[in-house]
Amino acid sequence: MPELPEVEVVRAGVEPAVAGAVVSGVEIFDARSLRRHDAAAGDFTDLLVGHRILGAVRRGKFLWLPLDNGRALVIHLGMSGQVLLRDPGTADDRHLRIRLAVDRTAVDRTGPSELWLNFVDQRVFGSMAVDTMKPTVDGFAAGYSGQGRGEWTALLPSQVAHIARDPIDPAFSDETFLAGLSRRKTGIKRALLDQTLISGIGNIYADEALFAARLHYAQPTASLNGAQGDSLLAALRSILRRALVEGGTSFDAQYVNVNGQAGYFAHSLEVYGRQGAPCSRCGTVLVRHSFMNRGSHFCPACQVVFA
DNA sequence: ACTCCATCCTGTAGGC
DNA sequence: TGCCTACAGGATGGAG
Repeated sequence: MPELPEVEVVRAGVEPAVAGAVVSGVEIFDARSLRRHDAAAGDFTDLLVGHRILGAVRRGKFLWLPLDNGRALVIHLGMSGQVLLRDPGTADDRHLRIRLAVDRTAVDRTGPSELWLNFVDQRVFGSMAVDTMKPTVDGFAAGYSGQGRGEWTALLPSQVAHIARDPIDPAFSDETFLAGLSRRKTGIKRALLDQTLISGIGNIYADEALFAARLHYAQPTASLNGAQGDSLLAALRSILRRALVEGGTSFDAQYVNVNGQAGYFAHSLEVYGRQGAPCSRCGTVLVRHSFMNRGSHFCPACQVVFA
């Protein structure tokens, strides 16, 4: 389940490999992975081939590669998407859906000139699309773009425009987020998973942050005071950053970096997937509730709904 | 306008 | 052993 840390690991791995490179070929093995591509705006392959990739940008769980034609290749990993960098001629990865060939001659004359970027996705919830760009409403950088510099950093794909900034984005507004929280009439976990309010958080990190902030998943958003909102934000940032340092959370082969390597944060999870085990704070047996078509893992003693 | 839920998918795990 | 069902969940569009 790639969330912000996992997508950032992929972004950081893709950036040095493709920034400045030119797309030399596209192979589509499964058109379902183009679900987010608007065919009326042009053919996916035609919009890519011959164009230079300017960088790699991420907002929340969305990743995009800005192109020199004013558009961007938008990548969403969904549940099981992977971007794998391969040497040309490498045998097809299982569940290979789309392959881009990029020419790196202009970037690095010493290494191999061509590289394959394989989009692999078991469950096909992820996708690739070429999209038009629009400026950010606040004028700040659209997302995190590593070493990237240029006017394109303040542009974002149209289909990402409704996605809120993520909590480790320097332009994230705590005030806007907290005001949005108090205005809502829903439970806190539902709000954390709403990417139009705050982005980058999925089921794993929502459960982990709620545990750290000692909040029950169904705690009404409007009931949180400023201090509780601040501590929740602090918990989110702390957990996302720690997971990033450890290379993300991997349970199986479904999440890996661009070289196929797993992350280590699974060892640091306090509640996710630990139902039946004791709470590290109080020893109470952790439980799992079904909620929103997914699991919510929490400590029934430390995380109690309050009035 | 806001909230919520079914839907898209496939591999694995568990039950019988 | 083998078949079958339940489960995992990110984003979306439409229902309420």
